[in-house]
Amino acid sequence: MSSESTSHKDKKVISIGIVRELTGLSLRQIRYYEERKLIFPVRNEKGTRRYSFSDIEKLIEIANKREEGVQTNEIRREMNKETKPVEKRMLKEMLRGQFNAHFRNNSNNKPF
Amino acid sequence: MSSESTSHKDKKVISIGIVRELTGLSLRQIRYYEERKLIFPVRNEKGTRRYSFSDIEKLIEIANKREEGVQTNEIRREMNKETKPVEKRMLKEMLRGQFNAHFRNNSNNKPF
DNA sequence: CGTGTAAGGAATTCTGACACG
DNA sequence: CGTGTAAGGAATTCTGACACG
Repeated sequence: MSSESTSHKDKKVISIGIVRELTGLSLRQIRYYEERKLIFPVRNEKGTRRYSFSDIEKLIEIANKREEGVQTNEIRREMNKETKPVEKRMLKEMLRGQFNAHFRNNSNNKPF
Repeated sequence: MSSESTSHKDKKVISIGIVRELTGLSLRQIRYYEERKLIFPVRNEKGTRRYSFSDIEKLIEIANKREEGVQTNEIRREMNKETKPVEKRMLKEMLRGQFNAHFRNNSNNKPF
């Protein structure tokens, strides 16, 4: 009876055509932003790309930045700066040396 | 700034091939269950079906029922019995006679 | 640098139908 | 009733490349 905390936001199930519809970007742009390491779709057996809702949100952010004239290199730097909250907390914990303590007898951890 | 309360669970963005991967059902079965009014994918401009995560969960339920030998007709009846929470609340409101009050200054939606 | 486009091939999806049962 | 399959067509996706700038 476990409910996935990441919900469906990070499941890579959306094909590039739908991403185009949802973001308004061209296929060329979507693939190019992958080449520039801004997004990371997975591939299924046949090699076609699959995106998540998170990827789509990221692409919309990218599109906005690009409209402001920000280059892909700069966008990548900005995105790496904002580490996600969960990761931040994990990082802190590890630095505190409490990483092991936390997982010792608490196998069903609730991060929030 | 608004966060959708239905999250991404009901967004119809998944193609039938991915649904096959996620459910283990054949394309034939997935299309047939639609014909039997058990699921309701949307179509994009070109006519290809798009499913939501909810649809996938529904299909898994259907697959389980079918394995038990339950017929599609019976499955449909069972599913119609369990009305969803949101719909239940709307139903209550309508019965209370507050339906019109609720939509009074909001003429842009035509309920069914 | 970022994006468009034409090119050829491979994989996807669609519908209506026949089959079995 | 529920599902498989072959059939033909239309739409999708992929890659590498040339173009402009």
